[in-house]
Amino acid sequence: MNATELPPVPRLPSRTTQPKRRGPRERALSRDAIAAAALEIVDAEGLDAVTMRRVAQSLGTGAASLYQHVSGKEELIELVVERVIGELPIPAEPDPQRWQDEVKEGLRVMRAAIAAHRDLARAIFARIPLGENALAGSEWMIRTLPDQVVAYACDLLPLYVTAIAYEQSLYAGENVTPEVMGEFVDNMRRYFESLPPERFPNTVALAANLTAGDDDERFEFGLEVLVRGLAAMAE
Amino acid sequence: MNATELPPVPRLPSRTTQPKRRGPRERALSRDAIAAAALEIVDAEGLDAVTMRRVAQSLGTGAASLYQHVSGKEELIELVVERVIGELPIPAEPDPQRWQDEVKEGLRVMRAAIAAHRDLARAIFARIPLGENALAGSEWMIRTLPDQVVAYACDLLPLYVTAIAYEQSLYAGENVTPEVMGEFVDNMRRYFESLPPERFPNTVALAANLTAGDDDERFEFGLEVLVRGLAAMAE
DNA sequence: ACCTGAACACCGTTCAAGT
DNA sequence: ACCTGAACACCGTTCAAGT
Repeated sequence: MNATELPPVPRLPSRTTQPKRRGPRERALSRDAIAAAALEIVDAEGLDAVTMRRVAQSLGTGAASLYQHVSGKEELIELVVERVIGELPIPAEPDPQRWQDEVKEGLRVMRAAIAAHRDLARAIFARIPLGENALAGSEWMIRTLPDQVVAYACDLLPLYVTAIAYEQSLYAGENVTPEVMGEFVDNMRRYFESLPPERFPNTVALAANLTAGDDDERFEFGLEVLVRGLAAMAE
Repeated sequence: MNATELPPVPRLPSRTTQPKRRGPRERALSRDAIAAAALEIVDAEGLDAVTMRRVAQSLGTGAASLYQHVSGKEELIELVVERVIGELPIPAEPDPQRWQDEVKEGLRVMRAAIAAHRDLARAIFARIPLGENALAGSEWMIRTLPDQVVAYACDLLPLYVTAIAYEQSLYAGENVTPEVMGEFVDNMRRYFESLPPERFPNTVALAANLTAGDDDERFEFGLEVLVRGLAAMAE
């Protein structure tokens, strides 16, 4: 898939479970097949449905067999995350004049790719992706951002995207329909409105505003704030 | 503790496990005692050490007894989160001229309170706190922010604080010393430096910058970006 | 009536026994 | 040598049997 072999990813001691290298012989079970099966389960049933037993079952084996290819569940999830990051199209060469639009567009694409996999965002957020697909992404980001802010912004922007994707996918693992979700938001508004106004005057007054706007609008708002803030710091 | 009774918090149907109301009689086991015990375990051993069995044990009972006061683990964790949010001092009346500094200071305090409890940030991030302590916090935030951005910023700012607190506490549950953490960052820098420069020229070149700065600096950077971005959108 | 030991239905992971 | 059934040490939650 790639030309050169990358050096081993650095790991914290507590997570230094190295993948058991598979032998030379071809086998039906492979890291790739395992990751694919796990991702299918994420899409169909949510992240919590991914158990070693469940993945093994959908591959026609027992859980113990997975440990031939993967050091444990932690690494299995990492493979799934890398796979999804690999689905991202890498944008074209940047035009420094247009960095603000390019950053926004790139992050939109990233969010969409994550949101396409139910509540996988939770798994992405809980780790620092360092596989080559993730590296390609940060390579793009470094190219695109102004020099003055690039170092920290490379952390901040993916943090925002994964955090909001996580937050907005909180109930995606469970089978919550849009109608149920809409009703939940209504209940939230009524809850704010019904609070004692002497203690929470602002929350009561702004109840409608606080619960307005869909996920896309909220994402775009944060994007705008971040890019404008970075622009302000870059000048 | 508070004067008026709040209306019941709205819940998604999937989480509609109502707390079993305790009877009038005084008991040794109480929701408060359970939350306190759980928080102690978080501080001492990390969030993952909080199991129903473990909490019950430290209270001198069996796990089943907790279900008299708490609908399940989900609610138990919610109690712990509310308790920690309650530790936050609510800032004084705002001065509209100084909202940028006030917001920054308020969020710094919030981060510090969260970070004081190991990896509890993960639990805070995974839910939308709606208890009265959380409401007092958003009441303050609404008061402090300029009208033009208040609705969405009330989501965005806590999202940032809890997300970065979560990220920076990722290994706080495990027993990772500062030395080990420093070594990890060094390994990360060397990893970036050792990447093939023809594929990742920017990452290699910026390896030192990308891994520079401690958690405080990164937090402050994001704070500055957000506040400046909000200021730009407010005018 | 309240409380709780024991059981149930799950986990991730290991390992000895199979081929 | 590779593979895997069964076991181990855990979970959260339930419930019947106790007091």
